[in-house]
Parts: sequence; structure tokens; C-alpha cells
Amino acid sequence: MRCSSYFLPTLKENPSEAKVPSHRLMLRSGMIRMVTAGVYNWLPLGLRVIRKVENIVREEMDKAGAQEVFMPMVQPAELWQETGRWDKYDTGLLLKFKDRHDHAACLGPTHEEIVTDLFRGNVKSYREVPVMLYQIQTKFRDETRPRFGIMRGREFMMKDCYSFDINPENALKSYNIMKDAYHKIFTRLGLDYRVVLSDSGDIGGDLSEEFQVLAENGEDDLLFDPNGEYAVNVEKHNPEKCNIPEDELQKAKGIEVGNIFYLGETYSKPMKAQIRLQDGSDVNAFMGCYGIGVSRTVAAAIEQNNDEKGIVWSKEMAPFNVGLINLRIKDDECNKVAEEMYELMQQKGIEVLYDDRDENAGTKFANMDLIGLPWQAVIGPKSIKNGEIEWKNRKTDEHINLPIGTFPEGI
RNA sequence: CGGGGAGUGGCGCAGUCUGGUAGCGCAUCUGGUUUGGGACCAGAGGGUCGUAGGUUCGAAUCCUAUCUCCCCGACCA
Repeated sequence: MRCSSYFLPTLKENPSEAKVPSHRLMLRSGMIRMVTAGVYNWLPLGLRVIRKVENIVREEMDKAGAQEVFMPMVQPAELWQETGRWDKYDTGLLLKFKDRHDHAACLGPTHEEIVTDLFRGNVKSYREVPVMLYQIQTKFRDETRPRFGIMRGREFMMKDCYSFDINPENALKSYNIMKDAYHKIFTRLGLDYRVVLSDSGDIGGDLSEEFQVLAENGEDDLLFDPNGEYAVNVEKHNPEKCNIPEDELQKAKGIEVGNIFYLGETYSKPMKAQIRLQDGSDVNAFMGCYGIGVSRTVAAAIEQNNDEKGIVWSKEMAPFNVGLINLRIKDDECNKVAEEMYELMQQKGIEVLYDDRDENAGTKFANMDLIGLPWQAVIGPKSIKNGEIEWKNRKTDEHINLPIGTFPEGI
């Protein structure tokens, strides 16, 4: 992609409304723009990062045996009335409205009702389970106080997965398969995270764990013992069940990027989602649900990886692998080398953002540092007269000169 | 929802107390000089001050209402 034709509106100054690094940097680097409180446009650069996260999530979900579906954003009131959640959320996050037939509906904040309805209408036999269905989709929760950019938005991108089994034992197997997949996902994304026990809240069920990215600006308070025996969200902390002395517990702030719930019959019972067993009897499906805040994960990664110059992307999440900087767009030699390198990288499948604008060196460096691609390839008269290109590692700030047409290791 | 702060060209802000119809930096456009860390010179365009009422000869400035955004708290499958 060429900067000269890329829709990438960067900001030199900090927008006044952005108080945390991720929000500030996402606005400045041209990843997002706010439409209204908690609702954002994702611009091309930001969307590329979202897609990277989505693809990793998708790969690991598929490997774990889950199957991708796509459920509706608009959900009829009836299904929510079946579980009692229509009235329960009357004061809160459900954004309700009526269609032209005066039919009550809501924007989906989560999909337990929808997926349970899908399951009960189409799965009847123990032979057909376990079933794990997931989607990556926009959610809407009418939060009373959206904040920190997309960290707590009202509309956001989420991966939600649901499992169905014939008994608690099998359901826990599904739960653990998902837990394992989550470890793989957050490890691949290069995030420093902890798994903590959490309160199930309104979703119900009796076992839930959260995947928390450690960050100063996290909204959740965590407690864990250094040996890893005990780790909780403070809302779940129970001194009686904790063998560790209070003063030996470590405290940390976390951003909840994923959570997994064992639901049991919470939804299948009121919605009569039953499975016929070998002996001809029917049992309620034992369910689990598993969420990952895809857009929030992007913010969490930035909270954890930034410096005074801007974002520092991991290889897996970076919107492009390389930022190619041509310092002298009007110099024939520089231009020739830059164009050749741009072509070569594309041929090699290296995703490259080519700054081909007629700007000052300082502007280009500052912009590329802000965007935070893992590598910068700098083409200027100094290096090409030796037949070399200067490569800069954004994270380590190491500079190395390599012959034109070659690449640093690990790119 | 309670408390606090703020709305003035695209962005960041000054002006408001002590009314006299708007200013600065960045960005944008034109021309030129530049080009290894957000360069310089000259010129140009762009706002009627969140919105609605009111007071006044006159309102960005005073009064009332309202909308929006941000922060703290409560809330947050």
C-alpha cells in the first residue's frame, strides 16, 4: 500500500478527549474515529489489525473443533422473554426498539438466546453432540458510561462461542478445550495475560474464568499468588477459600479480553433445548459460552506495547510487516530502489506500507514510529550509495544496514 | 444514574471574569527554497463561537433551557 493514496489520517497532536494511551494512539495513528459515545468508525489501518486478530481467533477456534456461524444483530423480544432476561435488563444494556409491525426487538449484546434457539430447532440426538458454534460479530450494549475509546465501547467486535453437551462432564471437556484454545490465541497475539476466576454475573452458571491482559489502565482489579495457585478477579475474592495470606497476594490491573463460562442448564432449561439419549430419555443441553473481545484486544495490545513515539506492534498483530520509507521521492536513484523493494516485498508476501509522499524525513519517521510497524526500511542517499538499505527494528530501535534486496531475519 | 470538567475553522488552544459582531499554532491550498527526525519564506482559503430562547443599541462573553463529549463513582453477558 502506498501512503500517497492510503486513507490514513494521522494526528500530530493528542485529541483532548483521549486520556489513555490506546485511545490516544488509535486516534492519532488513524485507526479509528468516534461517531458518537462508544461507537467508532474503523479506518483501513485499524481494520487491518482487527482482521489479524480475527484470523488468529478463527484459526484456533476451527482447530478446537468449533464451527463458524453468523447470527443476527437484531433479536426478537420473545426469545429474551423465554429466559427472563428481557425484563431483567430493563434498566440496563439492552437497547430495545420496535419494528414497523410494533414487534419488540433488541440489538444483540450477546447471543445465548439465539444460539440456544438455533440448537433446539436443529439438534435432537446425542449422536449430534458435542456441538460448538462461534461467530465473530458486532455486539451492542448500551453501557451507561462508555470510556477509553474502544476499550469500553457500546458497539464492539466480539467472538462468541457456545458449546452443547449431554452432561456436565462432557460440558467441562468442551470448556477446557476452549480454555486451551484461548491460551493459544493470547499467546500467539504476544500478550502478557493472566487467567483469573471471576464472578459469573448475570449470565448465570457456576464456573467462569477471565483472560486478563495486564495493564495499568485496566478496569479490573486482580489478585493472585506468585506461585500461581490462586488467581481471582477481586469481585470473586473469598478470603476463606484462599490459603494464601492476604498480604502475600499480588495485585494487578487487568483488561478483560476473554472469558469462559460453564453455563449448565441455565439457558437450555427455560428454553427447552433438549437432547434425546440412547435410552430414549431427554436431557437439557449442558452449555458453555466463551467470549473474546476482538476490538478490545486491539486496545489492550496497545496499552501493553507503546512508547513515547507511538505504538509498538507485535509481528502477529501489526497491520503491515514493513514500513518502507523513501526519504527522497524526487531523487531518481532513491525512487528506483524504493520502487524495486516495494515490488519485491509484495512478491515475497511481505505486507508493506510504502511512504512515497513528498514529505520531510522527520515527518516520515515520526509517522512510521507512530503507526508502529515492526520494521522500517529506510531508503536514502546515504545508504544506497553503498548499495544498502537501513533497517530499523521498531521495538528494539536497532539499526542495521543490509544489501539492497535482502531482508533482516525474523521479518 | 450521582458528582465534576468542557464545547470557539480539520486538530490543539486563547479570548468569556471587566459585552463593542473572532485570534494564535498545527493542518490544508498556491509558488519557491529545502529534504537523515514533524524544515523555511511568501501568499490564500476556511469559523460567526454546540443548539434554542432571553437581556441589551450591541452577546463567543450576561441569564434560562437543552444537546453533546470527557473524567471520577455506581453500573458493566
